Amino acid sequence: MNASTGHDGLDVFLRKLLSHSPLPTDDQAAIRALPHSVRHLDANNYILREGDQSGVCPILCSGFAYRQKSTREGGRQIVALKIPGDALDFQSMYVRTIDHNLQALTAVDLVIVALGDFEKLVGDRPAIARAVIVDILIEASIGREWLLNLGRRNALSRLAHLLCELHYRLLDTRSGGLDARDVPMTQEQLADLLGLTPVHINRTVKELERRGAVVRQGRGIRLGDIPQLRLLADFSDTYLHRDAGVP
Amino acid sequence: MNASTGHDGLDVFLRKLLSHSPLPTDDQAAIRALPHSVRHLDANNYILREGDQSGVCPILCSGFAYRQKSTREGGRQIVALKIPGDALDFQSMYVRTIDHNLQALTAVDLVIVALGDFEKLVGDRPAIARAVIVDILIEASIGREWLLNLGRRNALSRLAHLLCELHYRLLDTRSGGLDARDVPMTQEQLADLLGLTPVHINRTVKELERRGAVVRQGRGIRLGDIPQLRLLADFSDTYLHRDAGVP
DNA sequence: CGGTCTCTTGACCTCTGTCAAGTAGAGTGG
DNA sequence: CCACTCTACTTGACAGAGGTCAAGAGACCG
Repeated sequence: MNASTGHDGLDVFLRKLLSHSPLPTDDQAAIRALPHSVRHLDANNYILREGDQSGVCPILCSGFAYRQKSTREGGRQIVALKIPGDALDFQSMYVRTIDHNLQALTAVDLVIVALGDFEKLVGDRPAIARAVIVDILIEASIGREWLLNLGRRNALSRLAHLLCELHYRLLDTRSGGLDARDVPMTQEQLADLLGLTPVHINRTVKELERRGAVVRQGRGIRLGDIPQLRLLADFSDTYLHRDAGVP
Repeated sequence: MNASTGHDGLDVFLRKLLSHSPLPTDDQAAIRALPHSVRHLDANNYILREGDQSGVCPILCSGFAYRQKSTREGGRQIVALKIPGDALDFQSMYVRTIDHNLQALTAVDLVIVALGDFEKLVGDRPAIARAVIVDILIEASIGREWLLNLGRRNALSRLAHLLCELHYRLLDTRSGGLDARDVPMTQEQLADLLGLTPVHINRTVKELERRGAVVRQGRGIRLGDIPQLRLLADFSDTYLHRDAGVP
């Protein structure tokens, strides 16, 4: 446990909250002052497991992570994607057991806050409590859009939609959009995100490239023609609530 | 606006909250005393529309409702199913615009509470505030299970899973399980729930009947062999958090 | 008892999955 | 800098779950 040094992972988290909820400066200071430890994990490691009862609130300060569930037969589905600045488990403050697995997608740096400290923060500061709820609600809204994606869009639109979403979400924390960097997932992970198979993802990426929506070099995928991508995706960002909190 | 008469829709709502969160008796009384009006809607009517800014918190006291989104091409996906006792829009207390449509599945009776009254209730009573968050989190957990359902299960399992879920959720508010009554959806609505077509739903219902998991007479569908249904569904109720709130 | 909405059914089609073999990056060690 | 290895990506042939179309049969309602 080290006290805040001023410029660390909690800053990204604060920026994320501020992107949808205004906070008074003393609340902001309280967040920065949160006692915490730092942990690094390599890609594919588990952060939390289904059935656990967690005592900590991990915050993702660099890298990507995802929530994942599987069927008895081994079918694996990624049910949420977390980006830098996202808190990974507000849920454990309110509900006893964790209902999904949380895994590192890439190598990640986590800030670990004790659940008790976080509960105190939220209990003492209504504006932060509200920001936390807004955060939870936005994640739920994204989940609903994903349901539409899985239920009613074909492979091409699904993939295009995911790439659009990731792009705009990354813009929100000023981590920069997705157009400037490679898509962080392997084709197998894309398959798990979109309810498809790796083979079909491969065909679909190729088709996106053929249409100019995406550019590839080596294993990397990068965004190409974004308006085209949005069109293919039937994408509108209202579900991300980038306007967000009620005043 | 009539004051509570003691036995009305707010009782079902209270029962629903108590099913996952204990509440002190004065909080319970405060919920029962909430000023409200009552509204009846026929099947298929809209309750809230995407893009609206709502000023009310409708509570479903009888009948069924659902949240729904569509693609530009007209593909329709039901993204949440609400049962008697469910509050339909906590979200508008925290976020400006509604990101989906809310529609009556069957004829419904609603209790309408002004958003301001509800905000005051939640602001004054921490145990209720917590119960509301737990409710939001459980809906989110159900959404994640639905993502797994759409992404990784075939038509037969998907349908079986939905029926199981509905059964156990109905048990929670003591409205009785689903085994005692007909499934409230048409085959077209089942298709919209499961990301399938009505024709394929028809084939799938027939197959469930052949296996004894379901019984039909006329247009009605009723649960048959529930253990068999659970097996086909790969169903486990942990995601419903029926143990629920942290003590 | 006529009208309308659901449900059924069959024939055919297509998107995505499966299998299996081959290729090429990216990292490692010499 | 090169060989080696592991993993991820590719590709083609084939299979199958689920979609589409269209017509007909049952329910339920006034």
